[in-house]
Amino acid sequence: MGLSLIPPELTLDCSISSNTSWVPKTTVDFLAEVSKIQNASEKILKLDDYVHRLQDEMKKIDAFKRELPLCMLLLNDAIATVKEELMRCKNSNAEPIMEEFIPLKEKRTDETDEKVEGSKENDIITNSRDKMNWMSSVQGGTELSLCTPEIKSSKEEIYTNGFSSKSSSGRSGSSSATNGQSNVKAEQQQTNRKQRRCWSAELHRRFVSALEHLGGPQAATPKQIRELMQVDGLTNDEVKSHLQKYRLHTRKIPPTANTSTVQPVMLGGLWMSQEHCGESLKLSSNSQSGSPQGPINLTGSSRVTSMSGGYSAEEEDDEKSESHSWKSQNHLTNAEDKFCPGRDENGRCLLRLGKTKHQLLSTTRSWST
DNA sequence: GAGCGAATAT
DNA sequence: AATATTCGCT
Repeated sequence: MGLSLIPPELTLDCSISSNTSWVPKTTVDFLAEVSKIQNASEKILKLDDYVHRLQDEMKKIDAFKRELPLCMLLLNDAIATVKEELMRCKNSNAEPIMEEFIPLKEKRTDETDEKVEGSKENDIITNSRDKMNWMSSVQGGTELSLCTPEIKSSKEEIYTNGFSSKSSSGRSGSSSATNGQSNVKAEQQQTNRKQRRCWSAELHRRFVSALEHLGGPQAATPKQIRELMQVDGLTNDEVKSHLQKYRLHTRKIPPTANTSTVQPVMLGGLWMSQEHCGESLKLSSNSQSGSPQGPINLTGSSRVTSMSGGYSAEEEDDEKSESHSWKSQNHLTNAEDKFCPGRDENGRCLLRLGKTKHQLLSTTRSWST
């Protein structure tokens, strides 16, 4: 444990396996192998050869560095590491042999040269923005992204099994020892993107039900909703995101509000169409077994057709006026009182009024669209 | 720092 | 289109 710099699955073995006798599994393996060599010249030869092959490899994928940022990173890392070792050897025995490699440098005008001594950071930096670019984009990539599948699967387990309640943050990393290569480790921290929360029909029903209790989508806040939903593993952010979308749909006023009946079903259909998606919903304790959601009039009665674009009519009772006024709100700020009936205590509504001009503008813009 | 809403990214 | 993430704010 902990010896290898790079986890086996990330190794360069595939790129190295050219036609040589030995095929190291990892750069570390290679270095270990080389270190056994007594003859300095031979050692340097090996190292140099390895570097060249890595660099050749690098050239090959250079065109795809955008698509293969991790490969680039790994190669860079490996090259830098091996070069360091190479320099160490050369320095320790100033042999004529060195000259043999000098011309090689010219060949590899790519990057990695003397800088190697300095450390690969220099190397990277000197590669200019372009490289920085993909490096940064990779930031958090490397191990991470390669590990992603694992993370995902483990997460899926979590979701399906219903264990770990709030362990959803997903920033899990490999605890494996990434000693010296701190950059590699640090990088892996980011790209981790949470696994998508699939809002199944059941989940959405709970969501809507919660909204009802909280006075409609405009009044309800993510946290409240989440608490009401009582769904294990559901996060505020997820609810928030879902709520945002829900509100958008709800507010969306069909342009020129066709007096002709707007087909409400379609939008709702979109929402419900996800039923097949993971039903891994695990309700926490309560799980109102009976028919808690029963009362939810998803189909609504008569007015479903009206403005909201067809989302369950539930909030219409409460926010009926609201959806109307969403438009006018642009002009009449005082109308806001109507929109957030229960929110006074939080000052939510008032806060909204406090938005900067810029914010208001942008908000208005989105509404108009 | 927690929550929120809007904007933006994926 | 549906989610996730980021940003500015309170």
